[in-house]
Amino acid sequence: MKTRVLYIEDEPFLGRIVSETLQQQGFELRLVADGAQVMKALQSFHPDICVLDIMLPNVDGYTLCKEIRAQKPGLPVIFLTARSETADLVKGFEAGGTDYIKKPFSMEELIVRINNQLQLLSSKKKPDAEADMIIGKYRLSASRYELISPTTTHKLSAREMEILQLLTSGNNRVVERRDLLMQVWGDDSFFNSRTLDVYVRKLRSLFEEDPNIELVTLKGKGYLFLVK
Amino acid sequence: MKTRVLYIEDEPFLGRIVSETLQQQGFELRLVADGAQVMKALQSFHPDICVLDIMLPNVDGYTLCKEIRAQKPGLPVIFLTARSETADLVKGFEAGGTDYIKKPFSMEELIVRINNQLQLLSSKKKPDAEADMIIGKYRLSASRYELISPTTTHKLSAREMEILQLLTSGNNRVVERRDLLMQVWGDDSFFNSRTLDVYVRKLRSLFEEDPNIELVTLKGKGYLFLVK
DNA sequence: TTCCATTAACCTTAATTAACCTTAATTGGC
DNA sequence: GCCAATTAAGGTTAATTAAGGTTAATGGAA
Repeated sequence: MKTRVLYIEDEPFLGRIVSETLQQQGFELRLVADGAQVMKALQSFHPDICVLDIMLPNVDGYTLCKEIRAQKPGLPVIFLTARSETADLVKGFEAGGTDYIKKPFSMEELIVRINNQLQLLSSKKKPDAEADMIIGKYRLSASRYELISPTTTHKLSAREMEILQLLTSGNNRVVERRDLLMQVWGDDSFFNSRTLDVYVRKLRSLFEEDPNIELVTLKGKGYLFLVK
Repeated sequence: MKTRVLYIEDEPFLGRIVSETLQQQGFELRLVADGAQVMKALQSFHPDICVLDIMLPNVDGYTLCKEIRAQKPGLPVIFLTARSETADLVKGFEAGGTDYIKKPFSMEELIVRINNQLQLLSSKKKPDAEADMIIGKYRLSASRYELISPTTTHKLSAREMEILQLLTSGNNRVVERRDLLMQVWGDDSFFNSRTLDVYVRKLRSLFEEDPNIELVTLKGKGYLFLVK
């Protein structure tokens, strides 16, 4: 699946060059020219990373970055700027930026830094998927495809396992329904199918024994796997 | 506890300047002048982060970085280099570096980038166990999507939670209606819809139990969440 | 066959829209 | 400047629509 880059740039020429190069590199790109559209793009495009030019009309990049951070806490944001003053760089990181590139920059540098941010992120997302996991009074054995409760052992199918891992790996984080569908089926043709719901139902019934475990639906967003 | 920085630099003058400045900033520092000592320092000093000059006698920085990575997979490594060629930067990241600073650099930049790396690291260790918030005689659990009053616990929907957080996060500050609409729906097509008002109504009714809590409308401006 | 994944049909509830009401701002005549 | 008329902003409630839940049936591979 392609990595989605949200690129916020008001200068049309630079915007086009950079966008095209990134697309050639296999990124899926959304170019947005002013701050007002950014929040909308976050909702509809679901980027994996933002590249944000600081000099924008209307809103300044720092404020925009803070808003992005408020809405998507884990999303990497790379600042792009002509300003070379250290004070700006400091402001950039304070605003929640995760990297900062000074203009003029080479495309290689941008690509490498994008990949670096994504790698830092992914290494934090999956901390060994194979080890057993304790969930309330259950134990999940990923290698054996089993969910072991004090009274019984349930065999899980590949799909059940995959979905359960995605739901639980988020450590009390909302797992977006879209992401789930994309990760498991890698496709949007499932977006109006009920298949995922059937699995959710199954997982819920598996955890019924322990009232402290709850799989909460956040309509329009996703799911939240809670263990008290 | 102080943050431990392992700084690998062969040039004595630069090494001293940088070390002293970092120490003044409250870092605990170990300066090491050649590659051979690095592995030993990793064991004895237990650094939180490495700052690594690429131009070293005997070993080159990339190789060294790979060795560090092999031994301490999670440790951030910032490259420091006089070479401005993009190819070097690419090599740096390939070798497992997590950031790359070109000389000449300002001390502020180094400090800010060190702190940024540490923060990225810490945010990956604990994926946000967002602290509960006390609102009058209620407690808001953002991670569980619950508003807990002395008498009952209300489950909140994703939207309700999002709006309530925006309203309360501003510490008795006016939250502009426009901003709310943008943050939650990321769109201006909602500017003449009544949806937000319906949520405001809902939130007000949730807080009815405590007369000291008031969600004030400032017509033409926005809302003010007041706790007496 | 048996097990798993998917679809189908129908149900429930959150999110949004609609219709109508209330109140704060603005305006315009005096 | 004062005060009613007007209008735009927001409130309220109910109806609608769209997201998701539930259960059973179908279909396909081992």
